[in-house]
Amino acid sequence: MPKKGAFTSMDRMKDIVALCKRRGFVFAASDIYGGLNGFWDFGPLGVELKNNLRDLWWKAMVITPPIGPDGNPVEIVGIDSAIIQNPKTWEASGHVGGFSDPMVDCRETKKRYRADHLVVLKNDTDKWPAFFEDVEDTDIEKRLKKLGLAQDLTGYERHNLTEPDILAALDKVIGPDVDKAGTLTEPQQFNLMFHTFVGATANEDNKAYLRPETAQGIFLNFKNVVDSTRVRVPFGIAQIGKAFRNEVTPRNFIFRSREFEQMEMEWFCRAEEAKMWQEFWFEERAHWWKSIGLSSANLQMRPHESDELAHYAKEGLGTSDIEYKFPFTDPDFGELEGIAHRCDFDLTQHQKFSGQKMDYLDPVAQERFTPHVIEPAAGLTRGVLALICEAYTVDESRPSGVYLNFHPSVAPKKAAILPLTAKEEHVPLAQKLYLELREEFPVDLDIKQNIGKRYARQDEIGTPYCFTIDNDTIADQTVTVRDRNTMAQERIHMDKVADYLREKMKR
RNA sequence: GCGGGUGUAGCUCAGUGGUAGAGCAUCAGCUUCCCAAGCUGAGGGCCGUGGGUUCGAUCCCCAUCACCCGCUCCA
Repeated sequence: MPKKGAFTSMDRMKDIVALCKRRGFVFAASDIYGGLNGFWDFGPLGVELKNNLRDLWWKAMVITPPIGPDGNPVEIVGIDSAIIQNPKTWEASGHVGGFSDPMVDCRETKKRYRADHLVVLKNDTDKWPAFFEDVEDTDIEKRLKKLGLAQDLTGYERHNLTEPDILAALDKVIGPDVDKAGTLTEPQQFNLMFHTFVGATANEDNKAYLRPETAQGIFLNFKNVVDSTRVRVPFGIAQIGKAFRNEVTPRNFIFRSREFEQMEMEWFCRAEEAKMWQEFWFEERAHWWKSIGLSSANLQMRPHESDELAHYAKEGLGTSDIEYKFPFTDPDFGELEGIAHRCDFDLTQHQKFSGQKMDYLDPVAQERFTPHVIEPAAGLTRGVLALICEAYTVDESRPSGVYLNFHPSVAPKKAAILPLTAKEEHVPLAQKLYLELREEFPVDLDIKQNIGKRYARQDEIGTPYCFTIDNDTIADQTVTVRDRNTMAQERIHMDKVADYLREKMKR
């Protein structure tokens, strides 16, 4: 409910989370055991919303892909690859090497260091200063003087912080930015990939990973798709599915969770056309998010700075994000989708690691090359959150105090059928309409309680239309349509209700 | 991972060292021709979890888990 006084975006977010639980959109995973940090379950309405978003994406990509620059629809096919693949996949992709660094924290300064980048000067005292490995000897001597320690470097042994002898005596180590010993924590492995073991026994030989992105499943199947379908470059392969990342800090409701769902499309094209296609997809994707109800005011298009680019995008045109102004990021924005130029990094890597040819033979030009990739990668889970945040509308003039302003195409329930009273004459007509509509739309039939409560309930879950059966319905087969946003009513014939909804679903 | 805060019915919260309350919601019945209305009634919590102190703890202490805020991190 709306609060008095200063109503901050944090309050708004809390209200949204409360509504999500109260009405069955999102629950904490394993709630009865106290939950599990970074994991969430979708409830009855949440799964409908998520499926709607998922299906709209699939339709926009695979079923009715956009018209390309040549006036014809572009070519995109879908796949659904395994979550667990041969672990070499992740060595090739750069995920195994790239994110398993031991880190230490300084309790004093709260700074965090790569443990393998720190050098410790050990001697027979109990004060061992640590330095960044690339610090000049003259700077080391200066600091030793400041710390009141022996400045003769020959009196010290140099050890990496990760060596067992050093780790066993961390209380003697003086962190790089402090002047007393014992402020560094034990190194921690920050491997963002979940691992598991394939087969009954658990050991290093059968270690495998849960995919941290769906993209690699697409690259692994590049040849399969080229060989089994008639696609020709440029074309795309789309996939929707779960991905897993051991985020250091899952935060902000379902925005950063450890298990989440991605909608990724890898667009294979010639290197010289990469720029054109990146711009093309950027436009297309921004337009799509708007078409499902996100307002331009809450969307921002932002190119990545060079220092935040992923390893695969460093050489190319970079990445541009489509960002949404979530209540918890306001006035800033949070990433919804990134359109990256992955160059030929992935195919080249897999060719190197697998020994399989991953290049493409153009059948017309009879020319062999490794395609470049433009990747529009969207978060389905984040998309759901953006839709909910966008829809959440405070309106103190109505009984519910709030309603969810979903576009009809994403609303979990498209309509509710409400007999005005529970009397014998109204209920059968309502049931008849309900049985007819549910063949085509997810709809609710709600008979109990007074009409106001039922309207309020539908407002809160974002049902765009309520069809009410009253005494006039008995006489002339018309029903009232009550619009969620305006609360205005009009009468239409029962036979026209399906047409009415069908028309409203259009975007 | 660090620091601060929070954790009592579905929700929002109150409360006391002696085994817990309100409003709203939910459900049932009656009523009602249109916006959580009215009347009557019902269900629902052993106070996040596990220890400890105590004759006895929801309220005291410790640990743990989760969430929120800040920092850090973020393929």
